[in-house]
Amino acid sequence: MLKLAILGFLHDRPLHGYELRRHLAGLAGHVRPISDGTLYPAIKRLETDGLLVRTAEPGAAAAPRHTLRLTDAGRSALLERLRTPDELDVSDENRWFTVLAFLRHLDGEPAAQAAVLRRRLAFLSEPASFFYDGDRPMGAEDVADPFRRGMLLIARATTTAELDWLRATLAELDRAV
Amino acid sequence: MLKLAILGFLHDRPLHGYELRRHLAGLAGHVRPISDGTLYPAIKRLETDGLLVRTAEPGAAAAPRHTLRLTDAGRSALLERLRTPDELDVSDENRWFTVLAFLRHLDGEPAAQAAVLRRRLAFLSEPASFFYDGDRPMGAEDVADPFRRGMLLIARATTTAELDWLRATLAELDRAV
DNA sequence: AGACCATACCTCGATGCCGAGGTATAACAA
DNA sequence: TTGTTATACCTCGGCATCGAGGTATGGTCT
Repeated sequence: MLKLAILGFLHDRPLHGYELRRHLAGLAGHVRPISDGTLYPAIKRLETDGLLVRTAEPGAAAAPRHTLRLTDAGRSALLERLRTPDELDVSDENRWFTVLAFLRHLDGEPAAQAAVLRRRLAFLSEPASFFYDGDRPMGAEDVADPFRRGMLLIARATTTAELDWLRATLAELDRAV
Repeated sequence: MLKLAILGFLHDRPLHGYELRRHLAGLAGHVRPISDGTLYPAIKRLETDGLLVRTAEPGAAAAPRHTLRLTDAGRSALLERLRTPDELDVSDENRWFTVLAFLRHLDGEPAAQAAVLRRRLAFLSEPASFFYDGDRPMGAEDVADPFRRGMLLIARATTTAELDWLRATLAELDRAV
């Protein structure tokens, strides 16, 4: 998820680590802040894999910065990841939102974008709950506990809103194909 | 989060590992399945910490089961965790939902339940976005990219639904105090 | 000149989690 | 009888992440 986000932000323009940190903090930091000790090793991994290059720029504002730039390999790794997200990218909301944040990078491929949205649509269309009566998913009406009922109400509102948006956006994308 | 969920389920009644696994799969498995290799070490940790005890019950259905039972220490650890969830429990939706799933275990303490809900209310009331124009959070109207606009629309729908539910439930709890 | 802060990067140990593997029992079908 | 499936538990290597720590530079205030 962090890897995807780093590649996604760098696709727009080269950044140095500190800037990247602030972008990441905006995207997910409100919910789950990422720490230095996570970011810098992740950058190093991406560099080792040849997905980005670092160039030192001595004394711009304070300490020497390392500008991070996506390589061609990095660019295609990003696009490939966006075209074929794994199951967790589709089901876990935090990961899914990371995919959504950068899906526009597939801008020449409306059919590929639509395919990704359709996977999310399929996932959200499966009957699911947090609690089960045997095999039957329980709805908010079946639950007496007010807190669990809240969970189900909130989840339903989210799903409804997302399905509406998915269907509208898919219709638009299909017109563009 | 796993720890909290295990303690929460065992508070209702003793379970063996396999049953626990199915309960956990219901609660979060749709979104993010937990694996054997995560569950059993977690159980062992809780046993080492004295929060639960295991008693072998030979050959109930198939292989010998280990029934898991909460100790008094386990029970109070659960209640304490529910009374004072950490910041991540409040901000991260997956963790927050785990708290909600078991908040009823604080059933004699409506004021404590209300205090927890109020922390979530405060979190949701902070102005936040995924994208920023300088320091100003950007709304769906400010974003041209349809995918990023979707993120903001969905997030707004969720927040609205949750705020409605929070306020209604807090009003009820306050009447009970 | 000295103190202090924001910027910028990095390391390291501990932890939690995953996935792939393994073992064993009982029920049921071919 | 043999194979298969469901139940039930466990181990181990590897990896991502966290948090607490550290280093260094340049600008600002006094």
